[in-house]
Amino acid sequence: MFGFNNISIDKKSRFSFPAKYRDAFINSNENQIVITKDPQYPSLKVYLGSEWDQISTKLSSLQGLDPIVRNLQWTILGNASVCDFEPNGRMQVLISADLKKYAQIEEANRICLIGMGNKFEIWNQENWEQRQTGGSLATEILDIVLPESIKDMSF
Amino acid sequence: MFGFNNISIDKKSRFSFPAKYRDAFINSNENQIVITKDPQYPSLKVYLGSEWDQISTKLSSLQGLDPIVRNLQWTILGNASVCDFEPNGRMQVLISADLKKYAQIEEANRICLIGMGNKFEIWNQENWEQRQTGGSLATEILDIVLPESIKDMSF
DNA sequence: ATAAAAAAGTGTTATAAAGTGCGTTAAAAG
DNA sequence: CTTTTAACGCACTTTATAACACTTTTTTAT
Repeated sequence: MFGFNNISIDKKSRFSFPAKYRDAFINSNENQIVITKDPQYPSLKVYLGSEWDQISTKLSSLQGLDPIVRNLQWTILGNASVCDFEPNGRMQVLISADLKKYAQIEEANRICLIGMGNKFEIWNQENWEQRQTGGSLATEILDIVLPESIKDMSF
Repeated sequence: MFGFNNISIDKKSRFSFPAKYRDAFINSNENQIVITKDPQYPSLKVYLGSEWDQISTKLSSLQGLDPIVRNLQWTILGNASVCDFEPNGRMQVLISADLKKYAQIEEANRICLIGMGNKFEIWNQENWEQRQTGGSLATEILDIVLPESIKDMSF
């Protein structure tokens, strides 16, 4: 599941996945989608339920007394929104007010949904374009030395 | 059970879990919730009964002559408040005056309830925001070398 | 020690807000 | 031109919260 999509987001903060991904969703047998914050950029990550189970299990198990670990747990686990998802239906998903704010898409009626294989990203259009042309964003967050326990994880 | 929730806390210090967690509570067959202090930050931890049984058993069994262990035992075990909990009902929980004070939510009529998988955290809104944006809190407590016995525990 | 008063805790109801489902229209693709 | 997909709008359902009433516990005064 790859590629760039500029799609609409309605007044109730719902968007739907483009139909071209339907078969892939059906084949992967997913009935849940998880949206959460990206720890580095003002954007959102969208995981399939099964992917999320792996990531969240691993991340939860790490030693939470380490402040860097705890911060990642807060950001990723503490902001995750689990949505029921019907690959055969409209493939609609709701984005919470908080997550919209974080990704700077509060006012937007269009968003960028980028397929990255087994996950998606959601970006504000302008931020995405700026990133693609090499510009930097005001809100790049993570500039830290990662503890060993996290080095082998990919979010 | 994941994600951020800004919820109300009434005049009698009750809050209710958002309905989206109901199924998870029912499936996990819980009828008790335990609230206690977080040993690092001015916030509260909320455990499911079964989780609490494990954590408290493990923690009680540790060698209490180590002052760090002793402190953790005091903080976590000594402040725990066990509440009956009805997953089928309103899922309401009362927070004691002590715990409210510790989490700096004495005056608040809203709190942040953050789902971290198998547990929740409760924060004062301002403290939470400050933490998320990298700011530090006046009351960070734990800055110590952890004894081996605790390294494999995650609270 | 007892009764009255106050405080703390529990439960119910009503109303507004948020979320969901579905049909219709508009646009795009074949 | 037909079929599929995307977007919009409306109606319905569910959820959250504040207000109120009642019960139990604690405190105070006699």
